[in-house]
Amino acid sequence: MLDINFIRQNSEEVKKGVAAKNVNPQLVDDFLVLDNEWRELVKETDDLRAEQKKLSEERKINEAKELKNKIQNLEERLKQVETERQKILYQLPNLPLEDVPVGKNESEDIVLREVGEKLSFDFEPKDYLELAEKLDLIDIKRASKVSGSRFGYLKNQAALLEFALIKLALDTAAKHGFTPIIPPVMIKEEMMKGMGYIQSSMLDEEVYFLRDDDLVLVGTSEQSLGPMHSDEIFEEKDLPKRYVAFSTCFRREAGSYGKDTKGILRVHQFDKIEMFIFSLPENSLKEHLLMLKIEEELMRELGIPYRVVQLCTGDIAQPSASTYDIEAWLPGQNNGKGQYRETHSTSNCTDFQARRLNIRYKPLKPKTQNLKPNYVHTLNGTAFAIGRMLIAIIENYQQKDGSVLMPKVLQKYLGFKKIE
RNA sequence: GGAAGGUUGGCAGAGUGGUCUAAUGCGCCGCACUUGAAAUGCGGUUGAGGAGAAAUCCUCUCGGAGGUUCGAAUCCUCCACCUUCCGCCA
Repeated sequence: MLDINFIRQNSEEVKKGVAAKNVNPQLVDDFLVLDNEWRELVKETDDLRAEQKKLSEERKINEAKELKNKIQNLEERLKQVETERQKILYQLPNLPLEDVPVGKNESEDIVLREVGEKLSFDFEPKDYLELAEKLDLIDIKRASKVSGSRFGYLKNQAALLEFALIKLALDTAAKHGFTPIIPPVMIKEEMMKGMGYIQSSMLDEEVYFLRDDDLVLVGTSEQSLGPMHSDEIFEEKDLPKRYVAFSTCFRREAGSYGKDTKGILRVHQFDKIEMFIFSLPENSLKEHLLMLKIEEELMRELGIPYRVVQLCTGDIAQPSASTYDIEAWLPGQNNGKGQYRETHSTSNCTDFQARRLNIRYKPLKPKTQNLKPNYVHTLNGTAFAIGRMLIAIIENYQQKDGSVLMPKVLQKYLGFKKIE
């Protein structure tokens, strides 16, 4: 949610930002019209209420009675206008930061750097699924028998690899002051909305809804971590608050029929280690870069070639003001020619989520000033999306004989060096 | 799933229809006293919204949403959460 005062005072700037994110800027004007009407109605009802209160205290019961009806009518109108205004406000996306490249879609994203050496194989690199099925690591066929499409069983060393990756991610994040946490994966619908991920229609398309219990399954633990501190006020000295969470993630993938249907690249259920930070506003750029740094550190430690992509305005999600993706090099894709695929994403959501969730901090105040609580900034970033990391490891570490070496950094967690 | 009890400001805790603009205590902040501290005294201490150039004024906020009433922390309805007991289960 954007700052109402900011919209009032900087409508042109807001329109520009909204348009850059592919949302109709007309919404801003619609909002301002309703906001004006709302303010007039608030003034009118507040004044009448004050008068009625006075009459009531003076026991002028009949006069107060008359006012009561008037107020009730006004309140009804006020509520309507307020609802309309709120609806538009929730549709407005977070504004992109200044350094975010303007663009329509992913084709205008900017590759910042490529890191790591792509191995040249003296054989044709295979697709991870072919390798994994031979080594009995992934079973898609039985998963589809049991659960339908877009599911998979991870077996044998693949299952062990998941735990090794989890441990590596937790250990690395711990070095940077992250608190490990396992959050609920079922949350209230309103919390999901607070995170800016549900615009009314999206609920049915992307999110699993447990209608009997009014709960939704999270698509990422970010949705469970942000609301954790809703309606709370941090002390400035307690910020930044950094969490690293393990959770299963659930996605309906309704909008991606026919896309990536093979294997475990895009599935309805996968496990992910996610970082989440509550930060002082003035430090959120720094915290964002810290998460990107950790993501790159993890990729380098695993020895997987990757590139860092800065998403353009049209490609970043509704609540985000700035997003970087990391795409891992997958040599077995694209018929053995190789392809970059997204494995990590980190976003600075500035105060967009915090405002809606009402998460603030009390500034350390110089004695003379009495500063009010202010909204924190929230940031999120992938440490490991397990399925996609398995793919990257298997394809990059495959051997001519179909076996797969293990990245050195994982060997101490695994107790074996090779899958064959 | 069944039964009972509860939810009040940073915390504890009073308050069962009209100065509740919520007692009292603790904590916290400021000031005074003091060499300094403690103790003591005085004052302040939820949050949000609106009007105004400002001083300031007004409205809302006692778990949430409705309702009754001229008037609700207080009465009614529904919901959420917490505690205890029973049942079931990891």
